[in-house]
Amino acid sequence: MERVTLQTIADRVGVSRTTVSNAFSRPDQLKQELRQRIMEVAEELDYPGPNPAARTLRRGRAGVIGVVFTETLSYAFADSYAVGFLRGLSRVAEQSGTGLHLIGWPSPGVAEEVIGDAVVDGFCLFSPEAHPLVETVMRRRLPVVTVDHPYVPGVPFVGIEDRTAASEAATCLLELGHRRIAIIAAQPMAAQSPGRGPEPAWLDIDLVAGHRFGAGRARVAGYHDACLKAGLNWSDIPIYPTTNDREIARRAAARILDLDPRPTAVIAATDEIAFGVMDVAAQRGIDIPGELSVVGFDDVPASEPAGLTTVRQPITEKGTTAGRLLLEPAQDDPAPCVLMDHRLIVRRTTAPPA
Amino acid sequence: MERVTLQTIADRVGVSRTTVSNAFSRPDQLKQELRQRIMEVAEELDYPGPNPAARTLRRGRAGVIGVVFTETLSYAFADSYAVGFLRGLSRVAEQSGTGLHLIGWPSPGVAEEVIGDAVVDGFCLFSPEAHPLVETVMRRRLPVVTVDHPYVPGVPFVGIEDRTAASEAATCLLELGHRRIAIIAAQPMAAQSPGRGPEPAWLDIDLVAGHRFGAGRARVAGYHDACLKAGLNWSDIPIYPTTNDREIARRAAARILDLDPRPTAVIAATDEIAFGVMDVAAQRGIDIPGELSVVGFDDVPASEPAGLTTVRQPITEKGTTAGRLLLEPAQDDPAPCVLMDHRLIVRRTTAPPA
DNA sequence: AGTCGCTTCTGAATCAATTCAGAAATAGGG
DNA sequence: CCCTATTTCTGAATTGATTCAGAAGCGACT
Repeated sequence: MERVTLQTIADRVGVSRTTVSNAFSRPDQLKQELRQRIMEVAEELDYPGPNPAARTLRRGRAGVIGVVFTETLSYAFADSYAVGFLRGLSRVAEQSGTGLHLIGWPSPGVAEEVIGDAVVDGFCLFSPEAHPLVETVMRRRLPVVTVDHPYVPGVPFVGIEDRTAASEAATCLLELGHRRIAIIAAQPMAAQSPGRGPEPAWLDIDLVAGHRFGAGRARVAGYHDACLKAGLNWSDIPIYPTTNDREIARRAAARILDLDPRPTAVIAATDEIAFGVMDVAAQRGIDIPGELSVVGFDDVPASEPAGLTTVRQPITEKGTTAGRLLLEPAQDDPAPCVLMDHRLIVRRTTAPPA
Repeated sequence: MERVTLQTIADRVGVSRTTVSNAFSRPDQLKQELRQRIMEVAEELDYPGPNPAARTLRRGRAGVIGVVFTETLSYAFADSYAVGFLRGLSRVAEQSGTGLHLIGWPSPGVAEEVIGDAVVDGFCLFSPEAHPLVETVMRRRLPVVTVDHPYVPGVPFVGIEDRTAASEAATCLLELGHRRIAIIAAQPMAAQSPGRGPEPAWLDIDLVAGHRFGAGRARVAGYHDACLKAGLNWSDIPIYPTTNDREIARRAAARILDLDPRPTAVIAATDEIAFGVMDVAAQRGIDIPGELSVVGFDDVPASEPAGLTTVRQPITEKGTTAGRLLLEPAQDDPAPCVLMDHRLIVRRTTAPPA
């Protein structure tokens, strides 16, 4: 049996292809009666509706935006920060009838192909750090908005002042009187040598600056700022990188809590990591905040019930903002660069050192 | 400036369009030297790569599968069950270089259009209950796998034995000796009269059966089975429907805890709802499990730390299974119908009544 | 009868690639 | 030098719709 197209129906009904097209896409352009007849024949032939690829090709718009993650998608779905962002983004997208095409980075090469083949009208690039996919996305020459990283002049951007915010988190602990502090940094998986540890250069503080190196490093820079200001010696402060994964973070936490003397406070670059610290502390019977203070970053939904002191950033609002930037006309001459507010939320995981 | 296409490049280099196409899609079909030259010209003209819509049209495959939710997408992203499912699905999808096109149901009509326009090779229909979108998806005549609901003969299906599992959850409480039990059912938003309460018919137990009416009702049926078997009078058991939302569930929980005499146990149709119950209990100083037992359903990630007794269903495995069913050849004569295992997990929210 | 204005329908061009059979060019062997 | 393979490249057909200018049909008005 032949494939059924508009033409098949047109021949059967005895009208032109155009008319059948109109029956589906512009019902007001033909008599109800004829439309009715066309629809009946379409039904009879089991026509699945106008081919979306052909339609998109001709129309020049897909009604879909691509959302590119620089990590695995399954990793993104395990990260409440990413999920919260998607919640916001999807809200504005679906209101305007726009679909979301999610693209992850399972292994070098695969995503590049998927990005090149994505039938979309624009991209939202969700990238905490520098990443090769950025270039791949840009090459499509479609509208793009970047989230968190990188800030590219001429490309709309949504982010927060990670460095400043991070220094506030650290300052909170320092002002409570903590002096033996350890840091757990959030490092993208891509920055790590496959399977093994972090790349040492990643933590080189001299290389860390503003938005140039992404949120993970900007936060480290912020911690650095605060420690310096408090008169601490940066090289005395143990700093462990880990991925943003509760399970993995526990390993870093274990090493920190093994230190002698044990730090009185831990700064975690994300809430997820902070939870890992709290897990290990609970397991070892270390009282929080009595014996150990912990501060996180992000304020994911689980942080409130957990009583975690952290820096709140407007996660879903980042999503809605990114969506609007992408979907609304917005012919601002200078591409919009939205720096959203953050705020330190003090809860129950921080107290003065014993 | 004209749009740059393969032809533009072909003219400029002085070769045929076919050759330029090969340069991008089949590098082995032409001399390295020529390919090099073509790529240089492409770069020079700022060619964004072969148009995905045209490519898809000609090739007949998109490399994308559509994931259809019968609720809002932003609602789905707030639901750890849905997110867990996506985590599993995305794992197998991205391994095979397949993108995910997410489609929600913001309001009647919008999703229908998006589904009709989706450039995809198949659909995964994630639907806890009967829903008009099912028909819309089926009409595309593409491969489909349904998750949880509905079971359509000839269409691959992934689910669990909701009714049996639910009766096990209820039995757990009954065997502990509870007799004053209340139920909070999970009702899809679509089943509710807009803005107001539930549709009464939804809870009519005589209408509830197996997979015909979706997971939410199947679970109620399971609770019913267990209560009957324990000799309770079904009409004595208060049952409140709510959406699967912690915040909304709190309202139902409040009403239940207002009852006099207060139930000694609450059966929640989902973990999210159970959390709502626990929130209200905590707020009122009602001790769990001392004064109140709670059992949930799903075993979402937050349930373990919360100590919630619940029925575990393999959430991410449902996703991977659905993905495989959709992506792998699988020319089984009878369409595969995978009923996954479930298991009651007893934790710290259940105890004998005081 | 002529003309104006509508509604309804059609034809041909267009969107941007891929595909496949076959032509041209090059290389290898006798 | 000729014949056969092999590599490299081309032309034309194909994919399935949308679009827009314009033709046909028809009633109303002058």
